[in-house]
Amino acid sequence: MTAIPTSELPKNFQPKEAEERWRKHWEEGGYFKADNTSTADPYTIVIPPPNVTGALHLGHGLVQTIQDILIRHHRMAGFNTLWVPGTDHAGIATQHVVVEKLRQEGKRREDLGRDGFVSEVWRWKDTYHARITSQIKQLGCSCDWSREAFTLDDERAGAVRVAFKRLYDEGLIYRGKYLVNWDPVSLTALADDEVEYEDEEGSLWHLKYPFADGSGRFAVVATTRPETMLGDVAVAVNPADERYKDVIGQLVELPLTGRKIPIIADDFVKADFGSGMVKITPAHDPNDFLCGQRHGLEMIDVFTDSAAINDRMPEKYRGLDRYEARKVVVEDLKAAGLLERIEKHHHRVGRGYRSKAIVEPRLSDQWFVRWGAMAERAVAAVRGGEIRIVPQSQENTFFSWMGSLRDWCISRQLWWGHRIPIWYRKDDKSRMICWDNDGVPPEVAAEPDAWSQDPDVLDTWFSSALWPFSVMGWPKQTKDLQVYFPTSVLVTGHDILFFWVARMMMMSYGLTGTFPFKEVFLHGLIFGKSYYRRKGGDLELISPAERRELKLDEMDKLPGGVEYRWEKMSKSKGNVIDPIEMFDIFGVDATRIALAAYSGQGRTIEIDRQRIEGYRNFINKLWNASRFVLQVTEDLPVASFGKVAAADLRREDRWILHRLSETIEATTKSIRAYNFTDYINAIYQFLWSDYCDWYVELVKGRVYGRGNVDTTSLVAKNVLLTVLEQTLRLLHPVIPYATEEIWQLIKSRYEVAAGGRVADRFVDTLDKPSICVAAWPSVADYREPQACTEVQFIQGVIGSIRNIRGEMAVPLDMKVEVHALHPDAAWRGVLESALQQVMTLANVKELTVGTELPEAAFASTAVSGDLKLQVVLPAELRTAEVGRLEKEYAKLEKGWQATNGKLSNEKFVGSAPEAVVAKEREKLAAYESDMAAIREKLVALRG
RNA sequence: GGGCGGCUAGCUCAGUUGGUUAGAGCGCCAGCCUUACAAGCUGGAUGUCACAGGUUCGAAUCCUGUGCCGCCCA
Repeated sequence: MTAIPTSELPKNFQPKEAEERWRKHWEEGGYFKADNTSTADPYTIVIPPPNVTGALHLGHGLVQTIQDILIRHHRMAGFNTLWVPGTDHAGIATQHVVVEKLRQEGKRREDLGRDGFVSEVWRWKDTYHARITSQIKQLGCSCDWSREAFTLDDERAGAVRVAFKRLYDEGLIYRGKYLVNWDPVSLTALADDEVEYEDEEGSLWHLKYPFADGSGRFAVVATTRPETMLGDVAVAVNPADERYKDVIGQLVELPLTGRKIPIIADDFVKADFGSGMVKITPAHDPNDFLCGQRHGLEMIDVFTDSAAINDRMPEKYRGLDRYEARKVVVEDLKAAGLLERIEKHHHRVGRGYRSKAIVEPRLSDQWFVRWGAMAERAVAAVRGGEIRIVPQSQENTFFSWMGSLRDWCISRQLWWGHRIPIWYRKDDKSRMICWDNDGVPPEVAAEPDAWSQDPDVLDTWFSSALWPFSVMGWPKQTKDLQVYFPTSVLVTGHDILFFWVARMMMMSYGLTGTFPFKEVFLHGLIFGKSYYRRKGGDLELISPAERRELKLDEMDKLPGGVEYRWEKMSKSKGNVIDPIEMFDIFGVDATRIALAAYSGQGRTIEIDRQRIEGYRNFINKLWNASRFVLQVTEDLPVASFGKVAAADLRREDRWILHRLSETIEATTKSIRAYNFTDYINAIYQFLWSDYCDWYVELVKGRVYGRGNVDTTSLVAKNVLLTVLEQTLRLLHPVIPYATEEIWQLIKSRYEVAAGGRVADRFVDTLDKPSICVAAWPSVADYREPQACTEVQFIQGVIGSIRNIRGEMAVPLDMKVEVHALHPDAAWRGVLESALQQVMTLANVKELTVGTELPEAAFASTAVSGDLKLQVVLPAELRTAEVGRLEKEYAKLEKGWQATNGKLSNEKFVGSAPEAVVAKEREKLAAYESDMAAIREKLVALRG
């Protein structure tokens, strides 16, 4: 790249073209391709694979940004870095969107047949996979695309089969009965997240079951679904419930069926709910199912596939729909005098999210994983610190879930996914073959008609649970697996701690003998603003269309009656921020930095476009500071770049290098602690407040029009450039595009190899082809305390004068005369050496430094310890000055009172540490001297 | 019902092992197109740290309780 004349740089940073240009540069340079022969310490992340149902959303933006910050930082810091990208086939979700697409075309998946449908889904996958990967690239993610994986590609399918067979052979995968969410209209099982729950008004029927001993006593049970009583197999009570201690083990007669069922004791029964007795219907209720398992009870299915009473039930009810059956059962019980009462009751009803039919919990044959030792080891690993969860507060959630872990149902009645690698003998279903190779087992090849493969597929999370090692080529013992596994950290949302993170730990331990990562960083979920209009006592959602029309998102102040709430992003609420739109408006970098800055370590991240805009402005500030530096260093000869002797550094140079060094330390520490907010705040503060507001302003006099012969000018230019260049590197992990753009502008001029030195330490990497492979700044221990104190003193002087000017409304074009008094010659010397800087930055025409006050008609006074400043002003501002000083005095007095209160408390003086007391004494003295000075001024002014 | 978070400026959040006059960004008010930047500069205002007790010389911070909001599990 050749040097661009700085006069041609636009006033505002233009993200769009920079993004395209540098993304291409990085790709062509192959900087993100990991070298598994490197001997450097490995640093590995595997991406939480986005699914192929749709496009990039802000949650992806967040998780990818965080990973990219970590990866880019570690790459710069010299690690052998690998970030494996990939996507997830998302069985249920993808199958559903394709079914929906077919429906719109007037087709059903059954028309296409299984193979036809699956190839239809692959076509969908290709389209959306291409879209989402290109968006991840647009986001600037420095993934190694040569290692990209898909949870359903051939290699991962092989890993899934091997994993399944290994666990099956060890008896950890088994087939059993399980309650699924059965949709009696669609005639399919639904996953838990395909069921929508709502509170509905229902009834609670209290039924009386007579004791079988003929004593005339009854067991009273309450149910929301009386028709299921036909499948009751027991009545349960809490073992601690004194009322029923004596009846445990007795039998009751189950009405309408002629069956006798036992009374059992189980902890899950709530003694204070209803009568404290619960009917147990294991085939039709999840709690009862578990209870039935615990007690080895029979499971009696009452219904057919379409939820009518089946043929194993008493003849009278057969064929009745579940709601007709309810009426008849209730009537019959009433007639028999066995219905005690009916009361109103709110309860949660689940409906299929497509058919809206009430979902029926129903027994069916499913495959399970038994966790056993894998779970115990995972818990121990977290407890023992072998795996660290950040933030730590999430560990409790992890432990409590692991503590009540149930076997994992891994089969799904879908067509899109990893087919269960089990073949059944058609004439004897109990004969099964598990086969983990390609094709079919030899027995099946020999007699194809005698066998059939299990029609179900595996839960998507099964393949996801293998992800950290399947992407490395497992079960083959590849070089990647040796070098990059286990990975360094997993970054994901806390909402999938159980679904994914815990399962990965357990599967990895079970199959590879090691845990898949050393740390887990769980970020919060992004909330967006939903707008509501207040109507009486109610809130009415403002539709997405109206919201766009009113441009609510761009307003600083909302119209009357309109308010907002932060809510989980959802399309129907219209509170979704489209990252692609943000990229267009504010640029990728601004979006990234806003996401990282607000990620915090809390559970929710509340973000709107104004925050993104704020960081767009920050990037623009960086751009303009760079423009300034590039302009003033245009005449800095290449040969002199970096050649600065420590002795030639002036006070402000040492100070800014000191602050830079502190910032290097702070940013490095924060990134490694996953504290992205601190990382960004530290660098934001440094660049904007320290570098732009102070350093640049302090050195302007040294760099304007001084040519290149003047040492102080050369030094300032070198420091400006060096600090900027280091700042770019500190910012690069979070804003890769803007930093690369500016860095390349600098590089195009000063392509110096390592060896150039500012203060012997700070210049080293412009010989690299890209900032993304330049070294992470490492000088974290450069300290110049004296220069710091002096700069702070000068900042205080300028601040005081500006404050007076501002408060007294002195017009900007009126330069003032200032007299500074200090008893200490050393401080007077500091001030004298900064005369020009103070005069320029505080708009002063004359500044004298002495020990006595010169004659002046009227002056406004600032006091800070031993330093007194007199700002000469027109006499008519006397009254204003009195007001200003009184305000000042009141502030001091408040502080004095607090401090004095402490010090007059004997207990404080007696028991607080000496250092704390001494500090308070110093404070008190400072207050008193400042107050005395102001009192004196006030007396003079009033008198 | 069980568990876990949160409550600090108008908004979003920092606030280490208890010890400055409780901070930042955005927003707000006032004044500025000062030759890197109006996407900017300068100055300013704003807090019963949810509430009530307690421990302590001293509490936003530790303890107990209450309230409200949210999340997860049932």
